[in-house]
Amino acid sequence: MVSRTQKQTNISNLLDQGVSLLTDKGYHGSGLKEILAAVQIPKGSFYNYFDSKEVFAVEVIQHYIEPFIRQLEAHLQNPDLDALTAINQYFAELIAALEGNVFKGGCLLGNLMGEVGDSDEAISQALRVAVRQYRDVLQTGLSRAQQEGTVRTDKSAQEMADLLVNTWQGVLLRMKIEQSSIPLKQCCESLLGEYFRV
Amino acid sequence: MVSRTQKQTNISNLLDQGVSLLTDKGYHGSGLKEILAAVQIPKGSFYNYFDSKEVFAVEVIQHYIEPFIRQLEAHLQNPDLDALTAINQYFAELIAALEGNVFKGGCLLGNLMGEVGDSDEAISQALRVAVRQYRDVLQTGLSRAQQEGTVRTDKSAQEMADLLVNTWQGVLLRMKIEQSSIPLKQCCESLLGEYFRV
DNA sequence: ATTATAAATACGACCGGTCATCTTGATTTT
DNA sequence: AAAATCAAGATGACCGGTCGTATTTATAAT
Repeated sequence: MVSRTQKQTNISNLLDQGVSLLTDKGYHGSGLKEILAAVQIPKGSFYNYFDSKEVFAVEVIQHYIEPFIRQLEAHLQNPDLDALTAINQYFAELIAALEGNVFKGGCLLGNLMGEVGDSDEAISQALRVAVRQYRDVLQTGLSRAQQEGTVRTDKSAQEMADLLVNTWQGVLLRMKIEQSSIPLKQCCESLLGEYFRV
Repeated sequence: MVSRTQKQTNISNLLDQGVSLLTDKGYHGSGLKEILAAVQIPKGSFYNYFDSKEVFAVEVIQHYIEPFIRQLEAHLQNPDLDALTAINQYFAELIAALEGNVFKGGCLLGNLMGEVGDSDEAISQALRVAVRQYRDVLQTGLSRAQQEGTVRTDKSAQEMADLLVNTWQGVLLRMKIEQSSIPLKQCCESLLGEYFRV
């Protein structure tokens, strides 16, 4: 037997490859053929696993955001760190990863928001869900930072989390064309290091 | 005679249509056929005017940003307004326009940065030039606002202009999936209304 | 001024290749 | 044996781009 979970393995590989290809080349720029060739899966199998490219993209989006949320939560659950320090460390890791990736790709969510965020309803909804999930985790962290007295309390944690998420998306775009991490660092320093502080 | 400047008219129409189509459907999502059909121009003519779709996109980018720069400069040159008020009014107009457009499209620069900003060198360069031109105008305005005493001077005008441009790109993405102008307004209130102020 | 020549532009049929999707037959599972 | 699952190729629409040619405009020669 080829293992009872071959299907699950295939799907998992497709989603992994989908994340990296969709991030790099966008929705319309990524062909099924290329994705399938990378994972060595026949075209027919793909349409057994997913109803369409659109549905595939939706699942790729969910698959994409989970590790980021887990990583951020891991920092926030570190008992040695106050919440603001945890968030700062998390973003420092993101920046290091992007530098290691020579500023290629950026964020799948941001890229797809720009490309099809207002033209494909299913993808738009998946993006909305993912962004809000991510925002909620940041909001929880900022809220704790407020209780810990490191972050101002005259602005709501949600408003700050939204601004941070949105600005982060913007600086990721800027990073791509400047091939530089300076925008990323300025974002963190300005918001986390100054504007949000008490 | 069909007018001696038919070629110029055609090119101008193509660029106008290119702005709206590329903004709405992205680079890979916009087909030449659709652009040509909209302006009633044969494909052969297109390739007389432009060497390639890529070159066309580069010219579309330059064509796109000019009105925004002129509009912002017009506000800044209004002798009745201090610079910060002029910038605020400019963004208020942008928000009104986006609301009137039911949050469709967003910014061509941001959309293309995400889609091909790290994969197409010619387009990337055109985007870099356009974004910096735009940033420079904002920087000039913020610099005057510093002299006028309405904006803090412990941060450089360029750094603030960059943060504003980048955050604006991010909130435009968020706007698209939330179908709401709230992110836009929060961006202006937070940065122009609070963080940048003395 | 008129003609001859050249250069530029207009035009759409057409190219190879790629797209997302469907159909069909093989294989596996029950 | 029946049903579900899967693999592989077929399908036609569409992609960006090229081609030869028709037409117009500009230049040169008489």
